[in-house]
Amino acid sequence: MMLPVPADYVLARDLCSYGYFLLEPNLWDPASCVYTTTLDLGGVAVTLRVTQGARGSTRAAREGDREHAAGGALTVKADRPLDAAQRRLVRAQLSRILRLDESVRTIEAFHRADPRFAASGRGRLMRSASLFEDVLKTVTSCNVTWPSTVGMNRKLCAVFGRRSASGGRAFPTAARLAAARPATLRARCSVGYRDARIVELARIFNAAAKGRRAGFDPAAAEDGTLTDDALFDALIELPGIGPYAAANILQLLGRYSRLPLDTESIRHGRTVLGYKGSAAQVMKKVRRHYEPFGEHRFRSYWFELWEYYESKRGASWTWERETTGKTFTASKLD
DNA sequence: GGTAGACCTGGACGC
DNA sequence: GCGTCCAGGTCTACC
Repeated sequence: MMLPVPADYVLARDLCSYGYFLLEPNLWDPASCVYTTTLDLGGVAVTLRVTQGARGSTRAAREGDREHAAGGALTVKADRPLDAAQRRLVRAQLSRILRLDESVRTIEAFHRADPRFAASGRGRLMRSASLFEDVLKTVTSCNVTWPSTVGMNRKLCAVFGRRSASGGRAFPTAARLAAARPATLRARCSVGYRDARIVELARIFNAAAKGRRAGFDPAAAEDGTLTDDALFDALIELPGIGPYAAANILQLLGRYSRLPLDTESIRHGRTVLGYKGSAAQVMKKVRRHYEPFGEHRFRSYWFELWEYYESKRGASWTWERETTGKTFTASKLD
């Protein structure tokens, strides 16, 4: 099937814009510029192969040539025949992952606030097929080094993910993890002390999907009716979600006003921004540094960080999941 | 309201 | 091959 995209959309640039593109079930192949993922459509899993036309080439993206890089509609090939309802689900989930809801106008608004990224056209941040997956990917990235995050997501898919016709594994649904035993998660997915928190999160999302009140409303979190502050307060009540994780989930929901600051931010403050002092002092200065970008401050922060990674490891679309993709953050950079 | 210590895993390192 | 140390955000108990 064909999937229409905003006029400025570049698959290589806009998919390889956030670390989750390196986590299963996602796979970006730098050699062929093919994005492969497996989605759970409820009862059946499908592995998809997503490509963009020649105009959306990595070469044009690499050279920051926006006019020629914008490559038109995506071609999506599934590993099994899909009925109309399944095709709608595929479109919805892919649109969420690729941020196709971010129009040219919203990206231009970011570039007006921070013109440094107008030439490259950066503005969209890749995310997951569902809010539940985004929450779990955030939880599995807390208090661990990146290779452990990669491992946990691989094992979660392998153990609990539905299998597609071609052997791909989707990310596990809330229903599947809600029924899991914490001890199994710990033993087979190496999630450590996150085991009970993950099951609890799954039960909350699963209950909400079945229309039961669960203290957190994923639909309200997605529909844009809550203020950023109200959404943050709701997220931080979830098990395993602290200030960093809540702020990160906010950006995954398209709210860029808060900064998920962590040890990586302190490194960035010292190494790139040249700040000195204790960790708390550097953190405060980093926060102040991004104040002028207002409601866009996360994107300014993130793409600054991302450019630093690319200066060390090459353009992100050239990273392979099993090699460069495991070494691109924090202490691994030097 | 602020802070110390426990929670786990995997990688690096020394022997 | 084994033991030790370290990185990493959240949670709880305590002051």
